[in-house]
Amino acid sequence: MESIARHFRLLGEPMRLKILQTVCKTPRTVTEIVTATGATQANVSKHLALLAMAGILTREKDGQCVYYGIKDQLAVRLCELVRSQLAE
Amino acid sequence: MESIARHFRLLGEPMRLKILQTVCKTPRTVTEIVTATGATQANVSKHLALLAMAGILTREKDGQCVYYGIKDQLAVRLCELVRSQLAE
DNA sequence: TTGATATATTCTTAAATAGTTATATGTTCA
DNA sequence: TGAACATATAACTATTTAAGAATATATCAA
Repeated sequence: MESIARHFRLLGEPMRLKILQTVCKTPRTVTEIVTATGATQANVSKHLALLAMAGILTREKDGQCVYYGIKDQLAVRLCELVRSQLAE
Repeated sequence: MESIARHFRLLGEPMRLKILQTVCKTPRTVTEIVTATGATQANVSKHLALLAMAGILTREKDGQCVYYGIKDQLAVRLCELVRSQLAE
């Protein structure tokens, strides 16, 4: 029960939803995500760490860049579900 | 985006998930929910108010009792989705 | 009415955490 | 090597909020 709640809590932050939206099509570097979301680099980095640790995002280092992408497709589906529900 | 996040945030509390679990089959009174969850009456009452205000629960008064039930079936489906995902 | 029961609300405290700033670590290239 | 760039982390502040305690409100029954 606690783990389900933790999962939802991670999706309960607008900034993290923005991040998910940014990487949902294809993996992006931290810098790309920073510019896409308009948040500070430190802030984005922390959110990314949380999402990756929870198994929602993948993390892949390439040179000096780090690519984050969707690992748990469920998270995206959940967002779409809620979005379509709210659209009604 | 903010409203999607708010929706998820509501599901991001173990106590509220317990409440949803308690009322997901049939509406229950506050007292029933209190005993089922083991929380205090004040605490349950506050969570119920939040869930009802968000349109996730219905609220129906009958005499001195108040029945809360599922209004937004999506919330239950989301919980089931995450639950089954975590079960893997 | 009075007392018992059911629910809601107010006030307070404690804990969690999002965001900022500054700095550290790591990588590439000249 | 050193400078520029990319990412992560640490320390701090401020905000949110869950929970508890006490009380208020409402309903029923004798």
